[in-house]
Amino acid sequence: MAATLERETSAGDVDLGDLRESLGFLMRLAQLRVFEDYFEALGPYGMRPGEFSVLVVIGHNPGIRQGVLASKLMIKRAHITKVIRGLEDQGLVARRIPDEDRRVVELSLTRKGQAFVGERAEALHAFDHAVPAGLTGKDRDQLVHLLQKLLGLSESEA
Amino acid sequence: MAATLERETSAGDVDLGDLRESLGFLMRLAQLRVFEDYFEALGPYGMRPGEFSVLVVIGHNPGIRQGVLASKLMIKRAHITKVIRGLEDQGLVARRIPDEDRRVVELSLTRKGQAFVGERAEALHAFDHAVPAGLTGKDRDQLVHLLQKLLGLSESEA
DNA sequence: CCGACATTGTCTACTAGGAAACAAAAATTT
DNA sequence: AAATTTTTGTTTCCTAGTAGACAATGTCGG
Repeated sequence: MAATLERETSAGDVDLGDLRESLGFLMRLAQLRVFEDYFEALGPYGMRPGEFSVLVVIGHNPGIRQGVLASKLMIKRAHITKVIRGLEDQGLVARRIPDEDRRVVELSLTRKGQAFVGERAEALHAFDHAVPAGLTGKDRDQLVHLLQKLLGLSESEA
Repeated sequence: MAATLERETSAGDVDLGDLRESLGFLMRLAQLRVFEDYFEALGPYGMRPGEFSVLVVIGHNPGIRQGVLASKLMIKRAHITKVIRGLEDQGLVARRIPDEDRRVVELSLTRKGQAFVGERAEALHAFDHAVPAGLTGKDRDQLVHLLQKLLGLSESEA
């Protein structure tokens, strides 16, 4: 193996340039990394992160409107329609159209949905509090705090 | 369980439960938020974040192999093939198959590609150093640092 | 040299998610 | 009350990205 030719083309040393300090770039990579961990830890439980977060939020907010759910989870309405239908087909979520406003859909967990979430709550909690490789526990807490702050979830909520 | 069943269905106060402290959940939302800002700031320049990061990394590492690029950017090989072909069709990237290993593809920017990146470098740099709403400048730096640490980009990188 | 195995990129088919047009039901205006 | 506008969910079509099979090349043990 000729060593001289391989300065940048080999695996180890790739110069990312300004991207190394780009919040968007780092965020995208970090998200992919964390989701890799997620699938490794929770994949066997048969739950994708998006669908599962939908179930959790419905569980905590029975009767939540589909549109409110979508906006809180930053999912487009066109897409959440499909997600909810999928969950309904699995018998996990129930839809109700109230008489006082027949445009909206109010969501709740079926008993089966509650059981589904309940069975996985512990594993999820464990994963959520795991410390990702490369970080200390304090780092993780700080990171969570900064993300909450960025998202406006810190403490206000009035 | 709370005695009042229907208060959470309105917009303001949605209980996210454990998700409020889930790193994966927060990361996904934060990434979407940051990318929203990205499109607002840089959309008019006609560059999507994924493609642009590919161009930047190729620019900094001429001759980089397609597979190395993919793994650094956490893009699957099947997908980067399409991205590179798109960039090649636009005349921004050149592919070269070296004689010493005719399986691999070495990538570089064309002059047009260099110009494309050059023209947008300033706007990108400005965006990358902007402070997202909700954070202080110090917060942003800390967040960047933590993400770098999580990704193993902190200080090693000889 | 030759056959097994590994690596690299590509192809095909599939899933996740988005944009825009649409329909139905409210809310608002007149 | 009728016409207009807004809100909410849905449908259709499109793009980004993935999974897995595949072909071509390279590597290694006999």
